[in-house]
Amino acid sequence: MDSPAAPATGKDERSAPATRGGARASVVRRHNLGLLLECLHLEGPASRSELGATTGLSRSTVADLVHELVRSGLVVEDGVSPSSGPGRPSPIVRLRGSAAVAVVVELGVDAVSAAVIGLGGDVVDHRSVQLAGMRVSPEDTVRQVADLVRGMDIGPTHPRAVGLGVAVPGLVRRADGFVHVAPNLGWKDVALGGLLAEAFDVPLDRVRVGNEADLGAVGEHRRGAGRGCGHLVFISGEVGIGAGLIIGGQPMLGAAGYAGEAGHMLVNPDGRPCTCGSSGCWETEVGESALLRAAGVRDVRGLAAVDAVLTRVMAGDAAATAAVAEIGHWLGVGVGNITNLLNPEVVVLGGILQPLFPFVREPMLDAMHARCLGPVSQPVRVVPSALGTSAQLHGAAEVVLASVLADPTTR
Amino acid sequence: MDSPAAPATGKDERSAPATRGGARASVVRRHNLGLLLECLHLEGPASRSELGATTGLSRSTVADLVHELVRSGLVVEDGVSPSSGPGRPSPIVRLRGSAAVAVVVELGVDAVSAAVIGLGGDVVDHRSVQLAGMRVSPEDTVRQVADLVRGMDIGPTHPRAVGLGVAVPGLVRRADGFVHVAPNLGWKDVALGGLLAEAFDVPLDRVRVGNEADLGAVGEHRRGAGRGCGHLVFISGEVGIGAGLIIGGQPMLGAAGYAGEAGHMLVNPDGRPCTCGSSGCWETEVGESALLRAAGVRDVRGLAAVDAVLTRVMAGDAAATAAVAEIGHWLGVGVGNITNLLNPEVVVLGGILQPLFPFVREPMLDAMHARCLGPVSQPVRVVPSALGTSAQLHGAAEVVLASVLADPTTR
DNA sequence: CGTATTTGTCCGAGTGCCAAACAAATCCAC
DNA sequence: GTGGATTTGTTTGGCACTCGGACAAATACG
Repeated sequence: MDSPAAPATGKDERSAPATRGGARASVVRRHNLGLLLECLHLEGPASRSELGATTGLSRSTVADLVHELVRSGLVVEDGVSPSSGPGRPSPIVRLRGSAAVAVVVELGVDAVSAAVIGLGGDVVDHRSVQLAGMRVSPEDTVRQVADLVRGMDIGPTHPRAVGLGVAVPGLVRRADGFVHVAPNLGWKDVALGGLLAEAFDVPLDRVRVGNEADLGAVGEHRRGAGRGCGHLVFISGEVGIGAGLIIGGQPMLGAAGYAGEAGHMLVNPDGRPCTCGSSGCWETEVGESALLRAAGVRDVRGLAAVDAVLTRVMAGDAAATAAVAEIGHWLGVGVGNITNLLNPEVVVLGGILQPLFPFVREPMLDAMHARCLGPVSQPVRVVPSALGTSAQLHGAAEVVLASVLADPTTR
Repeated sequence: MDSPAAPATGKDERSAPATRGGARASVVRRHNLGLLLECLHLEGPASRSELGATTGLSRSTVADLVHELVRSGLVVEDGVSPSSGPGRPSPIVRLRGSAAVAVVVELGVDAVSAAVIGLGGDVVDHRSVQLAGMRVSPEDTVRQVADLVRGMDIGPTHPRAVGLGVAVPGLVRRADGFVHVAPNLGWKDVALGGLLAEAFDVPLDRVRVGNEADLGAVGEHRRGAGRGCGHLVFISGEVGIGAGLIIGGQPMLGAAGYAGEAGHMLVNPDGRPCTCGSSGCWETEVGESALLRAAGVRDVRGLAAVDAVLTRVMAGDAAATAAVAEIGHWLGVGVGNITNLLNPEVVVLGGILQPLFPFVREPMLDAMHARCLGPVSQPVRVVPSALGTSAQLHGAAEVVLASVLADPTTR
């Protein structure tokens, strides 16, 4: 009973269409087709009878729907159930993973990754390049992405490619992939969607650009540590801190698509000045640079530097241990603030916070519980990312493939 | 294309039913009936042809649906359109306001209000009593509510009453109306829903208890300053501070129903200790007592005391003016934090913040914009409550009447 | 007063789901 | 083995709902 895919209006991607919601019989069909597909997409192959049980649809209807999906090539029926119990065996319905794929890209601060991900979350291909470290112009980045993608068997123009999904660490307007600002790339007002559409010669509406944390949240929600949960918060800790929200099972992007900009939440009473002009911001206290600064590391950056600090912690280095504990404390204050406001079911910590997790866990939970009322914070699970650096890629794929799930008939 | 009404499961009122979502033709019917009813409920009487235009349904279908609603007594057709243009005039469809009503109650810190509100938001009756000022036990409160409600023509057992809605300033579990804690009432672990169901002799599922800020948000979203907007935040400033969230047009209650507990968000680096054990909490800096303390008022409390401060401000009193500006500053910090996280379309300030609004506007916006990235905070409208003290009552009525709108056939 | 326009009403058709009856395929007991 | 019990696919007829078109009714306007 999800809403159908809303068209990408500039304003709000969850709003209703102009002429709101008179429903005819065909929307039921679309809905049920999508439902079946989504079951298979999220939970893997299933027998026809299982599909009937989980959807509540009758045998005749399931048969009819499956036949249509088989005809359209999205699904195959092969093999039979692993013979459990008496009764006629039910044929297994399985997504043809390659029937619809998304080409996805993640623009990181020090690497660019690309992948081809099919229905069901199959990673068909995956590759990445490290960047030299210097900031790269949008045009050069697009060229780099094009090279990377062209190295893969399936590109955005491939007949089975549904679209191109891109994760960017910045403020993005989803409608057309316009990047307002991406501080850690040094970008400002970049029409990234248009540039990519041009570079790959695909229409603009096949290119979906999204904020890296928003897409990470989708990834963890659909394929990671928050599968099936209704309310999820994904905290993406990199150079900056961003949050991605899943509310009521749906990505929550805010009125203009800028929800989750949690990095400039005030957390530290005596905090350092932030690049935003304010001070005591969350990302000043919890990001990569905060950790390295607190641990006394200079000159080095990136995941390797973070790993080095963790090695020192494990070796018993007092300064590094204190640094990590401090990060954990401020992390907990922020997570507590967010928990108070949103009462999520799961908080997933991604980016550099994932490897940090076991070390920051205690101080984080202490700070969090100090700021949250018992019944609010008690049942909230705070867990590390399950997908690690792939969360954003999977999220981008989900966003691109969502159009297929929402309306399987058009393809 | 909204989801059908989810049953009030204990866990999450927005989650899907157990056997998720196979749709049959009858759900289309229910959907369309509800759609029509909701149009009339939110936008008042409309001609049949207007209904057809806004829903996109055909004339035949609208006719059929309207006939069914007339038969069930929810709607009447009377009069004709105010003759604009040529063509056959279309009969006006109008909700029978009294066909379904909600009996609603607000438990304030120093007053109890009750009302009878019908479809379309008609306030049929409304009365309230001031409390002596001392804290009242749950049992006494229930007696007081019973007396107040029995004075009205329509009670919860009236055949046209759909249910009883109650707004409480505390942490409430919606499923059964259990109040975990209501600091400003001095309550802890009160089975309010059960007590009220018993007192009025109605089944428990007819009693909907909700947090005061959550219901205020619903009220302002449906009938107040945030009509029709997708993402709204309602800040309820009383003794404590609470937030109510509307996300994607739907109330957002969180995984366990405790979303919006924003009062203990950290805002003031050098803040005072809070009753929660932490310090620098939002409600310590922005609530009623913060204002009165800052303005040098002692011994007096309540709305009257707040009004007295505002009178002093208008008279040019420097201390009062500074106090209000300080409140405005911290209010802005908190609103900025929330805006960064949720990117709402509208922030509605209710409770004592409504009368304060014109005086705190400037410092609030300054502090808010200092903490928000330009494109995020720029288009966010911050406005005072339009319904004032009635927001919660209207919100409670909407929650109760939602069952009728979701499934008009059962009544 | 006639025409254009808009809308209600009626009827047939289309779509999609379901229930029931039947057939097929498995397990299990004897 | 063989015959029930059980589960599931398949087919058919029926039902609920919506839509489009034809026609009638009610208005405005020249």
